[in-house]
Amino acid sequence: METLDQIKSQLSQTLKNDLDISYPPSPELGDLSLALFGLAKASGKNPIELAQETAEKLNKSPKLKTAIKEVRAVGPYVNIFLDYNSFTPAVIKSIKKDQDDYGRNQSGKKAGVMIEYSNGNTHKELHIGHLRNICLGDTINRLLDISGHRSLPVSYINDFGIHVAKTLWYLKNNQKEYQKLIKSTPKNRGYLLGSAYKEATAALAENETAKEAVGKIMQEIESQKGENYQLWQKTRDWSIKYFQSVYQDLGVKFKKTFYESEVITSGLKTVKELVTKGVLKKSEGAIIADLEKYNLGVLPIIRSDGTALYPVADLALAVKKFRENKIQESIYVVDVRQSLYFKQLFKILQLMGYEQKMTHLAYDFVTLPSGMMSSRSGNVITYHELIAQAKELALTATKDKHPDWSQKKITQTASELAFSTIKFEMLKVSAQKTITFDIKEALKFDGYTATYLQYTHARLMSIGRKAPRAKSRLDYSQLSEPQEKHLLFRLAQYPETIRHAKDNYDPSEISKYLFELCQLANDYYHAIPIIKSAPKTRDARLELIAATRQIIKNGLELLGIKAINEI
RNA sequence: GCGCCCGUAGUUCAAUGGAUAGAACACCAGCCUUCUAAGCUGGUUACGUAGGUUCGAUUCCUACCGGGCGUACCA
Repeated sequence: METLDQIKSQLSQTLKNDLDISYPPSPELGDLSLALFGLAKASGKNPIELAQETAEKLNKSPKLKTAIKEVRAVGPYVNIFLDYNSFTPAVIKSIKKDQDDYGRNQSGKKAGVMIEYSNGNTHKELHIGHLRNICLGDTINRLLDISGHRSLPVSYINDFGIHVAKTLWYLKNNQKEYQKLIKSTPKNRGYLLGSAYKEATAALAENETAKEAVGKIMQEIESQKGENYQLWQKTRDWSIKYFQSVYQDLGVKFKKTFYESEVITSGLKTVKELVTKGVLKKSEGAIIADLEKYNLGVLPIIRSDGTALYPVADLALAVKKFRENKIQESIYVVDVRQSLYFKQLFKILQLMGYEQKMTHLAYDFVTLPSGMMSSRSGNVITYHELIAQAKELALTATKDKHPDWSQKKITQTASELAFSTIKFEMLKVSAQKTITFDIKEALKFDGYTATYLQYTHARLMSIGRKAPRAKSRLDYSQLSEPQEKHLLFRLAQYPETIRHAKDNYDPSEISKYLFELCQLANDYYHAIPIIKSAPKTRDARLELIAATRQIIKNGLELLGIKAINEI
């Protein structure tokens, strides 16, 4: 009784080489296949003859006798048919044994990995770009964890930039707006503050003289005293609370949160030291990192007027991360626009002597059909409005479908469905591709969507609830329909799917896998009766259904999506 | 100018260098006295261009065309 991984490793051992074991294009050809072109060339043999020899060898191997039913040479390919008498129980039993923990492995060997994501700016709104960042970071974190790493998810909040001073300037000059904020609920203040920032940039664009006032506010915040400093503390807190409520809604948990305001002082100190050491230097009145000889250009660190640029905080933060935590890798989930910046930052850190692995996990942006998002032009979908729309649509659909449900159940289900939908939209496209976000398309509930997966899960749950308890001794040989074999084989591929997704930092592989699994499950559901089949067959089918349900649940969990039992 | 990413069906996306390039949406035609029709079945349509490497290229390399991003004081 071997699982897929075990069978593959046995094949490699028997053949004594690292042949790529792949899957034939159609299941009628077999379960596994080997292409022998490469090997044939290396040994100077004809691939067709070599395929025949290999097939013969595998057919004779006593080690593979229980796992493999038949091996056929088809032209230059060797196609392998597994023996489902042993394969089926192996797969189902391993899923049944580990349940919610199925898929967990120790490949990470407890190596510490810090992953920084989310990275909101206080006083600004969260938009769908941030949502992609959070969903991606959260899933990678879950993948690190399930792969046996000691993962350390952290967020870094920029509470200190010029955007803060601008917002404060606006509030001071618009008491009405300020009072509106004071009076609103804690949960709403955060995004209302973001709208204030939008207003502020608009107002400042037409007001040249105000720039000086903004600069003064900035200085006052830095000096840590005075009226504006207090206003900063208060409004900063609104944003932070807002972020926390968003994380809670999304089910995202951080082990630590860093703030720019907390690292900036030590950053300035670090910069001074680095200038002395010659890692950084003065140029044209500014302090820069000259990385020309590494082909990485120049990175400005401190402006010629003496004020700090972004890298100051980032350097200090990196130092803090390495000093305070035993980590072997530090991952930054930040959009692709900052690829050069991170190469520069990592090079400086290397020059400072840090040897840990540093990874910039870059993802492409979320754009709208009308073009790039830009908060200045108002061409942006905020997190707040996206969730509101998703919830509303889900509520209507759920109400229509289940008029008999209680209000509470409808609201609860609709909310879960709404979060599933938007998260899945963020995670079904590979990270290096732009997401063209069409809100109407994205909030649909059919096709390649989270709802399809949830619906499939709910259907299978429903069968489980209605089915009588198994009485007979389980006989897996009852699962002989082609649909059953296809479904089972797909279940067996779950471990390698999550391994692959983790290695490539690519959640979309899991999304795709789950969708295809659900297609097979629905296909099965329609073609084969479960509950009404003969008891012995029924009991075996119910086992397959239960295993499928478990994998859907576990896969969704990795995407940060809670499987719904009834929709 | 230089660097990075992307060009696949009307649209949005898939495809470890391998067998007949797959889905979803949209459109058309069917399927509920059977386990949730938010489902299933069937139908139409595609690798930007030109070379090269290879037994074999959507995949690797080069050039070009088209789109996006970055490139010293934004973050």
